[in-house]
Amino acid sequence: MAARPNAGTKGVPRAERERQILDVASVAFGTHGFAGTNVADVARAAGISKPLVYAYFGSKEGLYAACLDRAGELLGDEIERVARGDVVGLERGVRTLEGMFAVLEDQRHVWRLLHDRSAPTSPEVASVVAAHTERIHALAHEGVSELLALAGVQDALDVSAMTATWLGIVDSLMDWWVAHPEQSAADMVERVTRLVAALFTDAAAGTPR
Amino acid sequence: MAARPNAGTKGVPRAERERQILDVASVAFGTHGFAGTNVADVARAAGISKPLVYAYFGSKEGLYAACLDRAGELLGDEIERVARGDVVGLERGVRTLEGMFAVLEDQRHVWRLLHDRSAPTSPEVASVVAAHTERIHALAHEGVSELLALAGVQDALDVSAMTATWLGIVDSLMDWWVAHPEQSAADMVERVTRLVAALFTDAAAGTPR
DNA sequence: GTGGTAACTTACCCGCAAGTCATATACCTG
DNA sequence: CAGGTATATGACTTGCGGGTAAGTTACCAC
Repeated sequence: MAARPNAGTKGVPRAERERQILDVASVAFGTHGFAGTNVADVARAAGISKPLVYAYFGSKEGLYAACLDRAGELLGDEIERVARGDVVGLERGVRTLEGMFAVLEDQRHVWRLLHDRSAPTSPEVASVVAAHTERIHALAHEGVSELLALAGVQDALDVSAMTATWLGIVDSLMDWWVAHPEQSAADMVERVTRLVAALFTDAAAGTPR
Repeated sequence: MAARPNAGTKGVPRAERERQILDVASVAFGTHGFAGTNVADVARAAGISKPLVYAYFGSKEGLYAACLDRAGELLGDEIERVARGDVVGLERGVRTLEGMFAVLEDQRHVWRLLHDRSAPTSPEVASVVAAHTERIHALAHEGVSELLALAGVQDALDVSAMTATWLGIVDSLMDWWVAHPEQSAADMVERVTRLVAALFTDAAAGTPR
């Protein structure tokens, strides 16, 4: 029946379809946020119909949680891998960024999933968010603590604020990367290395007060 | 008539009402984003009814644009004030933050309005967003250029990426401040000054590669 | 073949929030 | 007081988008 283009084709196996949908949905959620994304658009972009999305993920929140879960694990694992190495201080920061760039080269928007302000507050989703953000935050806190300890800063609130700032730096670099698709991961690593070197060796010239 | 609590009271003059509504709406938009905010809630929180909001601002987008306009002008003016001073380099960054903290002490969420990913893309709103973000971005770019020039970095993309990072730093500090309401503006300035001093004098110990 | 199941669709329901209409009270002015 | 205007509201319409029901096609096992 011509009216139903793809109806009844045996089609793609479940696992693969789920991956496809998650890919598309991650872009959408990462770009427009949870509240700004609609499921019908995701389905259309994935080349399937809306009910199929629901068949696989149950609800919009379920879909979001699944995206988040995949993203959180990917990022968390990579950050942890670097953390378990033996680098410390600024070097650890740069190496972590290097890992992020490598892992996210083909899915740059994914980082944003973790920082969605319009995410639903339902306990089901919140717990998934919390699990991953807490893990990443803990690793960031660890790295920042080390760095600041080297510089003689111990105050807990100082470390807390600096951790937030570090995450913000990652965030903004990812955003910039999204806006500059022609830049490769390697380009980004070079750029960051260059900037860090410039700022932390020469720029002390302008140290305030 | 008891059924209409406030109906028909001559009520508050227009200008003052508009200010009240903008105050409430800015909190809502800044907290939940554009897509996550609903007008009825804003009206209720402002102690008035929904049609009045529409009478004053025409639409949800109009309300959002008005919030943005006020915020953008407030922030832009303050940033520009610091920029027109004679400080450069890191000092200028710290002074700019000082200005932000002072101006936003009682409305910390406002900064987020400028960075709302769920903001509508209609030309009407987009132009207002663009006007303010471009102004602020240009000022940030100017400051970052100066700073990097002192450190010997000239590359346009490096400056661009660093500008984005700087804005991300401001962003994350504002977020942290929102999460720590007991911290005064003065506390924040001290904290930032302390961290900058620590990072840019001692931390070169950990300079990478 | 026939029955079972997995992959998929069209067509619908329905609630919520954006936006509107008709109306009411208060104040001012002549 | 009559009439105009500014401030306000309760009750409504409407559309968008989350979610569902029921059916269709293909493959597989026997």
